[in-house]
Amino acid sequence: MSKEITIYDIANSLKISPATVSRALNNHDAISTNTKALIHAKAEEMGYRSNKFASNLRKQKTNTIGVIVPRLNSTLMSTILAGMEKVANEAGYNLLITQSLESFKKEISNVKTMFNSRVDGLMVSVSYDTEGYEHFRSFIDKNIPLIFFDRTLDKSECLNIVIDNIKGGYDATKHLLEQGCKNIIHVTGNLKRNVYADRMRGYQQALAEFGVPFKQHNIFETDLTTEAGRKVVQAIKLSEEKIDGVFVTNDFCAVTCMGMLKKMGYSIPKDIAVVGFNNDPLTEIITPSLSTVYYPGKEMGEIAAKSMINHLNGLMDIGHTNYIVLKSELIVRDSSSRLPKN
Amino acid sequence: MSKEITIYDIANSLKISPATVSRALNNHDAISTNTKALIHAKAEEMGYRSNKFASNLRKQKTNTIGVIVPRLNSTLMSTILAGMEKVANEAGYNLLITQSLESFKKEISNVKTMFNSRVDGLMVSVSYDTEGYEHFRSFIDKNIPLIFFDRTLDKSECLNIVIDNIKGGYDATKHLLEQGCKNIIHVTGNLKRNVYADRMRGYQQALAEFGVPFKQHNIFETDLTTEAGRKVVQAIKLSEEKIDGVFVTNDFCAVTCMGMLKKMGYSIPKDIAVVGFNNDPLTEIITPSLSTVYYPGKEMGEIAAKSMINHLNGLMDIGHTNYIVLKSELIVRDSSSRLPKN
DNA sequence: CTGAAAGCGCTTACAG
DNA sequence: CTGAAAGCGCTTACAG
Repeated sequence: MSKEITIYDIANSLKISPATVSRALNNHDAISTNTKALIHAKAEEMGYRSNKFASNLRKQKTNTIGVIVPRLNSTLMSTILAGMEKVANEAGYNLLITQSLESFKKEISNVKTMFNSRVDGLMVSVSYDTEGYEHFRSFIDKNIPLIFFDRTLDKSECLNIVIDNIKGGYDATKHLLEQGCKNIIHVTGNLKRNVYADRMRGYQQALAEFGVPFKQHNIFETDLTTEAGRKVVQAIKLSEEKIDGVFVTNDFCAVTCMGMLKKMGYSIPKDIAVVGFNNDPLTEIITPSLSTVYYPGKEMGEIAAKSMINHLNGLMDIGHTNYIVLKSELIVRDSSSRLPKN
Repeated sequence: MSKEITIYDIANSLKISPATVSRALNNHDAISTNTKALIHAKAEEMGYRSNKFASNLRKQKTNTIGVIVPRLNSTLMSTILAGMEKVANEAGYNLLITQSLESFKKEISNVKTMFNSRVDGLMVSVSYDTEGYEHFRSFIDKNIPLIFFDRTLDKSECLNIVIDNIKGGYDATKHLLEQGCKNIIHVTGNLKRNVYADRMRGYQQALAEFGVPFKQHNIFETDLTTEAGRKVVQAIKLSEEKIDGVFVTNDFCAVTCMGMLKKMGYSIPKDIAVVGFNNDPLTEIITPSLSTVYYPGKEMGEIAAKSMINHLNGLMDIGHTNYIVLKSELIVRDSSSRLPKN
C-alpha cells in the first residue's frame, strides 16, 4: 500500500503553501493560471487524490444523496434509479442506495444509516407497511431535504414526485368499460400506499360514471406476485358472476394472470379484457400485447435527482413545492381491444 | 438547521474527556459498563450522531464498497445488486453504485470517482466496449480489493465471480440438437465480453460434438435490444437455409424474437425451437414458456459482497482466488420441447 | 495573487 | 478504567 499523497507533499515539492495548492486544485479564481497549471501537473505526476473525508469534514457537505427504495430488483425501481444515477453523476453527486425489502423496520434502519452517513439529501419510495413519517423526523428537524417519489406518504410536507394515479386507474377502467366490460375486477397492492389507493379510487370513479355498482369483492388486495396472480385467476374461474375485465396495477402480475387465463381456455380480450400498469417493456413483447398505463420511471428519477441537486445548489427551493405530477397515459394494446380501432 | 452535537458536547455535559466518550460510543472494552450506559444515554438525549468523515479521516477507512454495473435497469443487474445490498447492509457497509451505460469512457470516469471516494473495495461488471484493465491500475497499485462479476476481463489477476458460460452455451445448444434442430442460429452480444464469447464457444462445442458444421453467418452479434430481435427474425425469414433453432443469450431478446416469429406464422417449438439465457421471471409467464439457462443473480451478488467484506475484515484473502464459478443449469420449458418429456 | 493559522470531529498510542 | 495530546487532510477567513 503506497503512501497517500496530500496537498502538503505537493506544496513541499513546489515550495509553496498548502493553501495555494488547495485553491489551485479547486480552480479558485484568485490563483494565477501559471501556478494552477504547475500544481495540477505536479498533482498528476505524484498521483495525488483528494481526500473527500477531510474535505467533507471541513466543508460539512458530502456530495452524496441517499436513496431508499422498496426493492432494487423491480423494473420500475431500477428504471427510476437509472434516471437518478444519470443526473446525479453528471452533477458530481454520488448515490447511496439501500432497499427496505418492503419492511417498515428495515426502512427505519435505512433512514438511520442515511442520517449517520450525512447524506446531503434523501429520496425515498416507502415500503409496503410504512406507517407515518416519524422516522424521517431527524431529517426534517435538521432541515435536510427529503423527496418522496412514486410511493409517498399522506400529509407529507415534503416534495412528492408522482404520477396522477387516480387518473391512471380511471383511464384504465373507463377504457375497459368502453370496450363493453360489465364486471371488472381490480387486482392491486397494499391499499395503505397512495399508488394503489389512488388507482382504486380512479377505478371506482369510472365505475360510478358508467353507472356500474362497485363491489368490494371485486377488489383483490395482494402482494402482486405470481402466486397472487394464481389465486386471482382461480377466483375468476370459480366466480358465480361472469368476470369480463381485469385491471391489474402491475404489468408483471397482469401478464401472469393473462398466461393462466389463456391456459384455462379464456380468450383475451374476447372473454376477458386485461389492462396492466407501468408499461414494463415486457408488455410489448407478449401475445396478446398488454394494454397498460405508461409510467415515466426514468423521467421520475431524473426529475427527483434534478430537484434535489438544484435545491442543494441553491438554485431552487423544494420547500415551496408539495407535488410534482408527471404525465402518464393509457396505452391501448391487444389485450383489451375488443372494438375496431378508430 | 440545529447545531450538530459532537463528542465534546457530551464530554462537557458529563464532565469527562472526549476520549472516554469516543471509546464508550464504540463499545471499547476498557470502559466501565456504568460509564458506557451514562454516555449512551446522554448521546441519545442530546441527539448525537457520529461524524463519519471525521472518523473515516482518522481511521483511513470508509465502510463503503463501490459497484459499477453496465446498466441499473436490467433484470439481471438489479437482481445482483439486490443480493449485494442485502449482504453489505447486514455487515454495516454502504454501497456506492454507478452505471457505465455500456460506455468504456463512462466506466473510466466511474472508476475515478470510486477511487476519489476512497471506497474500501470495488466490484465491477464491465461495459460492452471496455478494453483492458489499465483504468483499474490505481486500485491495483494501492492494493484496494477489486472483484469482477458476470462480465470479467481476460488475464485479470483479481477475483472473478462468474458462471460457467461455456457450459451454459453448450447445454443450451446440445439440448436444441437433441430436440432435432439441424440449423441453429445464435444471437448474442458483444463478443469481446467473456459472457458472450464463452457462450458461443459452448455453442460451437456442442455443434462439433454432433457433427454439425459451424457457420459464421449463423452468429448474430447484436446489442440484444428489441430492434436487434427484429433484424434477426427478418434474417430468419429471408434465409435460404431453413432455420429451426434459435439460441439467444438473453431472455428478453429471446422473447422478442419469439413474439415476432409467432406473428409471422412460425410455430414454436415445432418450426423453430428457442432457448434463452438468464431465467428472467418473464420466461415463465409467457406462452410458450421459454427454455433458458438459470443464472444465479442474487447469489452472485451475495457472494461477491460476502467475499469483499470477508476480505476487508481480514477473514479471507481474495488475492489467492482467481475464479469462483457458481452453479447454473439449463431449464427446459415449452419453447424448445419437441420430444415427449421423460 | 499567496501565506499562516485555525479548526472541522474524530481516534488512539501513550501515560497513569 | 480514564485523560491529555497529537494528528488524520483538507478549507477558508484574515491579512498582506
